[in-house]
Amino acid sequence: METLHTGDSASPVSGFVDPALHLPYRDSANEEGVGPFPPNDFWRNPLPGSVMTQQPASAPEASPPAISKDFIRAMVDEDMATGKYGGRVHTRFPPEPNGYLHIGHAKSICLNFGLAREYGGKCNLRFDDTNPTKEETEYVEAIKNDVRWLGFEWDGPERYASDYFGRLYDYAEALIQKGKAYVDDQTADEIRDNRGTLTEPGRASPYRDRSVEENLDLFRRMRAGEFPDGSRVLRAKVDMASPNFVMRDPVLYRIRRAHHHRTEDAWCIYPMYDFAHCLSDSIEGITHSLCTLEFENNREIYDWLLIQLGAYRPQQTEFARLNITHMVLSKRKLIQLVRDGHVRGWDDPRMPTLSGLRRRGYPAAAIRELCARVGMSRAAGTVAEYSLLDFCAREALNYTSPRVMAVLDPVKVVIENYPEGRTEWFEMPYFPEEGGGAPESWSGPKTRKVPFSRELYIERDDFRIDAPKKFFRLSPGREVRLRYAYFIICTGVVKNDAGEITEIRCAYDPETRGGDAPDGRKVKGTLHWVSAAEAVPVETRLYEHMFAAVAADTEGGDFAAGLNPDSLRIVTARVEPALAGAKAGDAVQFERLGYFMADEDSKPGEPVFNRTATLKDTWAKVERKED
RNA sequence: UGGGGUGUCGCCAAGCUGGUAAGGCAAUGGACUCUGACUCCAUCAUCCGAGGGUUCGAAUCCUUCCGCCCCAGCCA
Repeated sequence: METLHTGDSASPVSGFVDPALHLPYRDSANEEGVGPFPPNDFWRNPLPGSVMTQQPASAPEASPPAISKDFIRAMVDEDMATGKYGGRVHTRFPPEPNGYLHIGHAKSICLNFGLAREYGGKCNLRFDDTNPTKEETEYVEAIKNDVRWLGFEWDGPERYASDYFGRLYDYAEALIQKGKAYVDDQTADEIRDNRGTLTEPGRASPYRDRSVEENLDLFRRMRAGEFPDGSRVLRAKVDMASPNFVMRDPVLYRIRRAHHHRTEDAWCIYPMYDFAHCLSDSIEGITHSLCTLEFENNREIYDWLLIQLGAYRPQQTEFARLNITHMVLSKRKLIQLVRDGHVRGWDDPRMPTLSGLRRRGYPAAAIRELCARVGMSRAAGTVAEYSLLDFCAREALNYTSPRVMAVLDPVKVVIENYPEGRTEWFEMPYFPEEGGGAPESWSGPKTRKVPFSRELYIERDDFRIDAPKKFFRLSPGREVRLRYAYFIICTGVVKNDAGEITEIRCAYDPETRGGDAPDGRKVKGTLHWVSAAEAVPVETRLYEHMFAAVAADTEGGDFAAGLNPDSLRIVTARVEPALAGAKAGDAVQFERLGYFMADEDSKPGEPVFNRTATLKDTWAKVERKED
């Protein structure tokens, strides 16, 4: 039995061309004329077992759907049945371009774009850019990129609230004409002091009863830049005694001489959210304006303004935002993590941002699946478990990831009865047949060659001198299989002066070549391994949660104290030669270890891997119980 | 304290026109296994925040109470 193949026949991993795997790194998904959804998209080809496959089929005679509709879809059904909006569904995703999108936004994206898809409607992407001091073009581009990565495309060009500044201004004058808005000269402090408390009504501003003419004149002069910043505001004239604070004459416009990322210096007055949002929805002909629960109190002014102005009125509906254990989703805290250097940036693989999750290796399909499985409700403050995200990731990755071998924590194995200097090259499948073989999206090679020799590395965890009965791995006198190679039996160990194991001595059974014994004997354990001489050392980044299950309340600002110091662990893994050619974005399963994706820090021939998720580890549980 | 919401298995979540508690995750037991992975099978709320009431019958109706979330930015 001599060397079967030469080293140069080892297949490089350059065949990793699954478009889904590369999506994050190629902006081509939406430029190939494939329409709004990337090829092999989850929404067209849901994963087997996906909850999305359980959505009601178009054929209504089928048995009832396994998954009941959430309250929003039930409402839309009702509206479609009654023709409330002429049978239209038109939603919008309205981020403020003041930061990066995170997994919480994904829920809203999936809801708004998903609804439009399901009902044959439309969904706009609109940037809510009414506060020039916080918004930047950089975020606009990042948000567009993230939405597309998630697998959605908006209808028409992206919109901006700032596109409507002119019309919004006209609406404001109209409101003044109707006697429903006035210019208030009070200071911000005075306005606050006069707003009242939970139990006391507010007090009317001394300027509340100005004439329409005076208000119009003042408002026009506000726009013309005659008054300093903060000196006056336009307020709706609603009800200073309303139990809902939002209705106590909310500010509609403020004077703010700031450079706007789009309108630049054309305006010195800017509309507030309550004024701009309802009217932007109205202008765009939105039917269902979906937002998170904290805007519940704002629905009253949303409706009030549109009614006063006689404008088309969408239906605002609120839903609970997404929370996940071990994750922090508040913008303030995320900024702090970046600013204080606890992470490498907004796209650090530990960040809950879409760019971070993407870089970590979570497929967009997994994020969508998570949102679908979490569902919609109005129960605030509920927190989904991280394990569900991991489950969704494994579900998607299991289907698409080629299997390879890598050792994260190596210990040397010497096979005493194996000839020195000999190297065998075993051909191994990237997608074992038992697992269903390669997915259709896979266009790379089906196999690669892996070298085997006298000196190997196995995982340190896979060896025990004193092994409990349930330990199915290598220990003195016990036989195990080296995956696709040979059975070996441990004959001894070599220790250093400190008592650490430096070498495991073994004997192999040549009859078991390929991994099966002709005499039919079985082994309980199969180990992954790598040939010591040919293995390639590569930087591998192992991630753990940054926070305890529920991130401590951080209003004191010291939440950084609770950070897991081991959230990033960098190790030098020994990987099979074929993996040396991995390029950024290539996603694989290291057998028995987990799913990994080559990071964008990878260089030719020098990949860097991020661990996306571990495999489930039943042994770890067994072991814990035995302790 | 005023108003608006909300409370169903460890987690998410159906149920909401009263008829005797879906599903998923997690967990547990087992089968299978050249990944202790995947897959498969089984188990997992006599009870729906609590107390009253209506009813032959209530998680679903009425009532009282309790918990939690949001609102007093010229943020969104």
